[in-house]
Formats: sequence, C-alpha cells, structure tokens
Amino acid sequence: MSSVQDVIASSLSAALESLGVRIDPSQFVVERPARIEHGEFATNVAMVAAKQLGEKPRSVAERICEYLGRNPVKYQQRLEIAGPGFINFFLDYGYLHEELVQVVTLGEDQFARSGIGSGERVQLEFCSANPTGPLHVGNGWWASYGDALARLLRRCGYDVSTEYYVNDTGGQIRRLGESLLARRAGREVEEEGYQGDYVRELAARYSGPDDVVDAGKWAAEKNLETIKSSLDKLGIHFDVWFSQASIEESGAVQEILDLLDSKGLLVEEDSKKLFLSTRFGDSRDRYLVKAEGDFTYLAGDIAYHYNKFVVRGFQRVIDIFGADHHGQVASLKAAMDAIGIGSERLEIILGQMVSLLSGADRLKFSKRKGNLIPLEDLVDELGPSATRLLSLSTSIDRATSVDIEKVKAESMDNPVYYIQYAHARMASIERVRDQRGIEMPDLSQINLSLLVHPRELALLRELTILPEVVEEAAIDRAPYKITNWLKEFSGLFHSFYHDCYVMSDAVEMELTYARLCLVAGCKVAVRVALSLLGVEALEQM
RNA sequence: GCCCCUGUAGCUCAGCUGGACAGAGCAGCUGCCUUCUAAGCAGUUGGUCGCAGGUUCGAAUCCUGCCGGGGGCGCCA
Repeated sequence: MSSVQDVIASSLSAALESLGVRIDPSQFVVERPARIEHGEFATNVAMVAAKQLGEKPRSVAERICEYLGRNPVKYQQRLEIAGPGFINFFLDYGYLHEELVQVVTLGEDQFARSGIGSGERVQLEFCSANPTGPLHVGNGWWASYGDALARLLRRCGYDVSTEYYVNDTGGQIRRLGESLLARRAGREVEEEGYQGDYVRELAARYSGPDDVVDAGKWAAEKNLETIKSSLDKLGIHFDVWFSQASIEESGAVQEILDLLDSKGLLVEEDSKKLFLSTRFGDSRDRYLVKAEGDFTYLAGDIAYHYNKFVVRGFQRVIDIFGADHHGQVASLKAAMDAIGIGSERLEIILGQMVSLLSGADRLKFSKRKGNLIPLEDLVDELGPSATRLLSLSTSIDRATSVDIEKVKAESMDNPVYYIQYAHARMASIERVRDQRGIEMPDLSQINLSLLVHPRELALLRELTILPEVVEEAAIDRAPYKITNWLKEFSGLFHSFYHDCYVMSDAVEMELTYARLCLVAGCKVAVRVALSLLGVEALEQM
C-alpha cells in the first residue's frame, strides 16, 4: 500500500534525519484529523521528536516544515503548525481523484485486498453448538461473526479453513437418547433431560432399538441436520464438520495421554489420571481420565487440537467460544505448551453472552427445558442480512441484549436498510444512466478534478480508507469495524445523493461523467464491505 | 478468593497501540419530496467518559485501588 499517508510518513522520516534524529515510523502517526479544518492529514511527529531533541515541540515542527517546504510531498499545498505541535497537511484534491482511479481500476475483486496473511494456514472453529437440539439465538449469535472473520482473513491473504466441532458423544448424547426413548414410551422427560418439543417430534420418527446410545446418536444426527439447515439460511457454510466421536474412536486421545505421560505430566490418582497443567500456568490440575475410565471432555479436546496442529498442519488455530467456556482456555493453552505446540499459536476468542429481551422483559431460557428462541425463527423474521448485521454491529467483547420486539417491529432501527438503501441508490443511478443511453468515456478521459463538492470530497476520503479498515478489522478480529465503516459511508453517500445530482439538465456532461465514476467507485467499495459481512447488496428496494 | 469481559448522552453502542473543543444511531424538537427511490437529507436539544489516585507537555484511552454489571473457576460437555 503506497498511500499518501505512507509517502508523508517517509518524507517525515527524511526530515527527521536532516535534523539528526531517527525515529521509528511506528512511534508517530500520520492520520486523518477529526476535523477537516486541520487539513487532510496530520502528524504528531514533532511532539514525539521533541523529547529526543530536547526542544519545544513547536520549534521542532517549524524545522520539519522548513524541510518539507524545500522537499514537498506530492500534492502538498501548504502546511500548518497547530495546537501543541501538530503538523497539518493541506493537499491538492488530486490525490483523492488519483485514489478513485485506483478503486475503479482494481474493482470489486482486488480493491481493499491485503497480503498481510502471506498465505498462512489458519483454522477457524466456531459455533460448534452441541447437537442436542436446534440452534438457538444464544448459541448462534456469534456464528455470523465467525463467518465474517473468515471472509476478512481470506481477503487479507490467509488460507482459512472453517470448522464446526460436533460434540456427538458423551453424557449429553446419552441423556438425549434417554429423553427420546422416554417420549417414545409416552413417559415424561426427567428434570435433567431435554424437554423441548423437537424431542417429541423426533421420537415419533424414531424406529430404532431401545438403547440410549443408539437413540442419542440418531437424534444427534437429526439435530445436526436441523442445525445445518439453519446455518444455511444464514448463508454460513463450514468447510469441515468434525466429529468428536471420530477423535475418540481413532485412539488419538490415548496417544495424547501417552505423550503427556512420557513427559511426566500425567499422574495416576486411584483409577483417574491427572494432567499437571498448573506447570503451564493453569489455576489447577485437570483430570483427563475419570474414575470409571472414560476420557474427560478436555482429553478429547486436547487430542482434537493436536489433530489440528500436528496431523493437519495448521500454523494457527482460532477458536471462537462462548464466554461460558472461559474455563477451558487456560487448560487448553497449558496443554498446547505441554505437548510442544506453543500456546501462542492457539488463539481463543470469547464471545460475550447474549441475552434476549422482549420489550422490558428479560427472556429466561434453557436448552434442557426447550423454551428458547430458535435462531431460525429470528432469521425467518428478519432475513439473513439483517440478522447477520445485528450481531456484526458490536464488539464481540461486549455482552449484548437483543430486544426481539424492537428488532422485529422498528425495522427502521436496523442499519441494514440504511446501508442496503445506499447501494440500491447507486444501482438506481446506473440503471437510469443506461436508460438514458449515457455512454461512459474511457476512464482516462474523465475529468475527475471536477469532483470538489464537499459531499464528493467527504465521500472520497471515506472511500480511500476502506483498505486500512479491512486490515485493521482483520488484525483486531473485529468485523464490526466493517459495519461501522459501512454505516458511515452510507450516510455520506445519502448526503451526496441528496445534494449532488449526477444526471440532470443542470449538470454539465463532464461533471456527470465524473460523478458516475465516483458512484462506480462507491459501489465497488460498498460491495466489498457487504461481501465481507455476508450481507446481500440489493439492486433495488 | 482467583480469572475473563464490561461501565461513555434517556436508550443501543463507536472512540481505548494517549493527542487538538468527547462521536453516531434511536428517542425528542424543527425544517426539506416538479429532477437519479423521502427506507432519505438538513438543523437542534442532550454527557461530572462509574469513583479516587498516579504516570505524562497532554488521559475516555496507560497504571493502581475501590464500586457496579455479565461470565467462569467439574471426574458436565
């Protein structure tokens, strides 16, 4: 990325050198000031350098400005020293027009693409809700997050494989089987069982033997089909569905135990086996084999992660868990260090809890009781785009409460309309262009320097930062930053649309061409951003 | 007790690798449809950035302590 910012930054480094200081570019910033009165870009470099030079920031700024006066940056018009020592750059708008040419030339496929991933093989596991029932809003909320993160990482050059870990074995599956058999026999499901109506429906279809394991496995398979179709409705497709049972059956868990044992990290305690995880920072040691001889969940999970890193060779693994699985983090990381994988290669992102409100009432729900809101109902009600955008509007670190009534009733509240409307207006302009038979000249023939209206400039400025926003969102694992950009950009487009007619008798043809070009660039950017979130770009509304 | 998140406008949230007077949407109030879709635009009201210290030329942002909210500390998954 050889943006204007980078050019300014390297000029500043050269200026510093002429003053006899070396400052790493990471120590200072060249940023867009919050206020346009402060120029196109501003830097705090003089304040940073002042310390080393033992001078006042403003006098350092003056000397830097003198240097830049003799060796101006491309498009530089004038400089200003402001406040405690900021240097503000006022540039010729040509730099924005040049960037627009770039956007249009690169197009949807290439604009805002980054190579920071360098092809690193990343495995991204998310959702992974137990197949003991349908996906509900609570455990499906961050599924859109995982999917969007995968899209973001791919855009940035990572080689990503998405995965859903299916907990298709263990006590919960037995319990599911018990519940199923109880329903089939016309009995009530016990307190600890799964009481949702879906169990009743499944029981009516089950014709297998009266065996809790068979019944549980059968029901889990059916539930998994339901989960898959719910995710399908949201537009989420996993590369791999990985079975927990397959890990246990393969003998991989025993291999992990042997490996830990050989390192002296496993101790026998009666018939149980304890992993000395405290040696790797865990708050307590963890059992891997229970008194009855079964493996614990952690044992299987360690084997699963060994499989990800060693068997399948992923360089980095990202797991997205619900915050209620926070307790697993230290143990799993300790295990990675213990088996020589290195816990820094395992990144665990915790999605904070989601609570549902209906008006003022907080909805209490439980999977066992089966009184929760299926994700699918929300998707049916709102549509996939709105559902996705809802969970992609806030940081994953923030516990959110979703008011079902508000989201359903006041659709104006939902940013998806605002954003999609902006895209629809771009598409509409292009439809009218075609209807009127306006032929676009070659890009090089268009006089973009006509784009100087404040609305146009604001739009161009926001347009050019998308590549940085994409990188930042990927690095911070924060897809909501794309959403924020889209909201901001859509607002600027609506303002432009309102104030700047593209095709009208009052607008010179030259300007029409330039504005059509601007609209084309905007469309590219919005489509890129929407595709990263998995939100549909509507041609009309 | 320990660990992870979190506390910013009436509500929902940005801003938090320190920077120039703290932002947006919604709600409230006021204007704008003979031109490419008013699901829009423009204006306006509204904030001791939980509290107290500290570091700094400069703190919503970093550090410490306290207070409040959510989640976790299983031979459950």
